[in-house]
Formats: sequence, C-alpha cells, structure tokens
Amino acid sequence: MTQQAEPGSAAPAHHEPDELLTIGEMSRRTGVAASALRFYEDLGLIASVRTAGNQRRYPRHMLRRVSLIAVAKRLGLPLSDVQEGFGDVPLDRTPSHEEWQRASRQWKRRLVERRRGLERLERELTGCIGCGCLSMKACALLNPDDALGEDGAGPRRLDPELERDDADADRDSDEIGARAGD
Amino acid sequence: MTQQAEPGSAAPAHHEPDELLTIGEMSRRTGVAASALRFYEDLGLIASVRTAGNQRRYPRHMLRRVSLIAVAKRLGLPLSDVQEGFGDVPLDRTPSHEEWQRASRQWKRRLVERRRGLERLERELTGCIGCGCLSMKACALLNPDDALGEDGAGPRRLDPELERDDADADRDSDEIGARAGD
DNA sequence: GTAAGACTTCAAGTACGCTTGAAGTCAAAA
DNA sequence: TTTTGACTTCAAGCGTACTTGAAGTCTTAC
Repeated sequence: MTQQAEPGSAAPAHHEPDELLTIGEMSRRTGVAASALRFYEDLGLIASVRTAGNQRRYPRHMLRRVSLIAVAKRLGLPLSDVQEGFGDVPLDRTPSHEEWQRASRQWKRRLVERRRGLERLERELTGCIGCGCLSMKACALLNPDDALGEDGAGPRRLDPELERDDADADRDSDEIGARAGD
Repeated sequence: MTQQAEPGSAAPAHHEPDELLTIGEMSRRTGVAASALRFYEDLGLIASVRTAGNQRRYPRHMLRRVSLIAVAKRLGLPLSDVQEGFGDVPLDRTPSHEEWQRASRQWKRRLVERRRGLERLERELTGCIGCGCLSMKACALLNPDDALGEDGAGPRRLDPELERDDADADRDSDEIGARAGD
C-alpha cells in the first residue's frame, strides 16, 4: 500500500507477467468504477502500490479479487461478507493455491447457505403456492417438483429448518389452507 | 388503506378466520420491526385498514406477504424487485390461487437467475480455484462437480454466458494459470 | 375513570455502497 | 516543453432500507 512502483511502468498496451495496471485499466477490465475501486481500497478489500507521483498501480492478481467482489455484489452479498470471505488471502502478493483454497471453502459455505435459501423460496412459491395449499407446513408433505425438475435438481423434502424459519407465518396459514380446500 | 375496521376488533388472543392483526402482532409474528412494516406500507408493499382511532389493522393474508418480503430481503433482493415480483397480487383482499401462481412464476424466474449466479460463483471457487487452474476459461472444460453433487444437482458444463460475464478478468488470468502450471 | 402500554405522524439520523465535484497533480505524447 | 487526459484527495451528496425520537392519541385493563 505504501510500497512504490517504478515510475516508468504506467500503461503500455501489451502485457507482461508482473505488469502493473492503472486504476483506469482495472476499471475497464473489471467493469467496476474507479471510484468504487478507491472505495474498496479504503475498506481494505483490495490494495495497490503507488508510483513516485502517488498514483495507484495494481498487480494483476488484484483483477481476480475485484471480479470476485463484483460477482458477490451482484448476488447481494454485503462487502463485509466478501471481506471475511477473503480471509487470509494476501493483498501484497499473488496468493498461493492453498491460500485461495482455504478462502474458497469459506465462501462456499456462505454461498451454499444462500443458495439453499433461494431454493426454499422457489419451493415455497412454485411448490406450495402452485399446489394450492399455501401452507408450507402442509406442503412439506406434498413435496412438489415440477419447477425444480427443470433445473436438474431432484425433488426434496423441506428441511425442518424451514419449519422453524417461517413458523411465524405458518401459524396462521391454516386459514388460507382452509379456503384452498373449497 | 382508507377503509375502516370495527373499533372493537383489536387484539384478542385466540384467532378467527378474518381477525385483524395490530402492527405489534404482525411484527412479533413475522419478526419484522413495526417501523419496517410502516415503511413497507409507505412503499405500497403491504396495506392495512384503519380503526376509528386511526390505528393499523392487518388482514391475515398480509402475514404471507410480509414473510415473503423478509425472506427475499434475507436473500439480498432489493425491495423494488419484491414489489415487481408481487405483480398483480391484490393488497385489499386475500389473493386467489391464480393470482399467487401468476406472481410466483415471476419470482421463480428471478430466483432461478440468482441461484444460477451463486452456482457459478461456487463453481469458480471450488472448481476452478480448487483444481488449481484459476482460469475460468480453462475450467469450463474441467467441469468439476464435487460440491454440486452434495446438493443433488448434476454436474454441468459452464454456460457460454459465464465466458461473457467474466471475460474481463479472464483476459489476464493466463498469467495466473501459467504460475499454476508449476 | 384512569393509568399503562401500544399506537400515531413526522422529522431526523444511521449504515451501506457508492457517485459527483472541486481543486489540484502526474504521465505520456506531440 | 506543453498539452491533454488520467490521476489524486477530500468533502459532500445520493439511493436504499430502515431506526430513533418527540409529541401526542388510542385501547385495554383495572
């Protein structure tokens, strides 16, 4: 962060292994605004070295980091989660495989969790509403799979977790379920 | 919204089919703060009738709506998406099955899209980083499925879409890929 | 009837994730 | 050398999604 880059190595067209990128190049290549990159740097999500003239230069491995931030953001993960997810992946050098792997396992857990949430919501909507009962408790038994099938995921029983998560709404959905019985 | 509820029907303990709920009861049952419920009402995401004394009373079917908002929020969907997702599901009466079904199909599309994004990120992390190549382009051929398998989804080739989406970062990942080849 | 607690509105404040603008500096090309 | 565009910091502003607080009203229970 307070290291210094060679002043002359600014922005050539061809690329060599340890060429440094300007903030503009990073922005163009990742699709992330320069102002956002500065913001991420303030947060410590990414880092840069500085030229003698105090301009940022990014090592190439920072591209991957920024891309991951962008994807995660698109998926609605807060930056604090992204930060945590990076764990001990180093900022000051190209991360090793082991370092990426350790981090990736953390991310995975978070992502699987979130994806499961999405799947639950999908099931609630296509399954429980689709079948007409509108009560998730009842639907846990019906176990619909019309929509899940189209994605290659097999039919599944709802988790006990779901019962807990949305129990508040369910305590009352019997009213709706009764109307559905007409 | 400007309808009026019977003044005497405030907050009994047992529940009848068309009993109305106070904002406090809604809050307790859905886990959503009363201030948030007022906010959602301002946005038109939910609606209430008023007592003679101007207090909110919620019909029971609003519980489901609020629960869906809460789940969607937990999954990082913006309220504007939630709003759109509700489409023509009516606020002023218990929605019919067809109305919920129409809306659910809209939601589904959004959710599937988002879930696919998560799966892509998972693949990138466990597949491409896990296997050591660190280049998504190369990994499209390797097609890892260790993590996908645990969720019952079959192994899949990466979409051409992925290539497009993250092409920016990939243009440079050959550098990383080269180091990975050691 | 009265007291307690739940409710009302409205305005302001907060946290996140940035963008915009001003004023000035740096780097590369002509 | 000069010009142009890309860069710098810092401060303020913005959109989303609320929370908090003040001042007052309603409902319920006693």
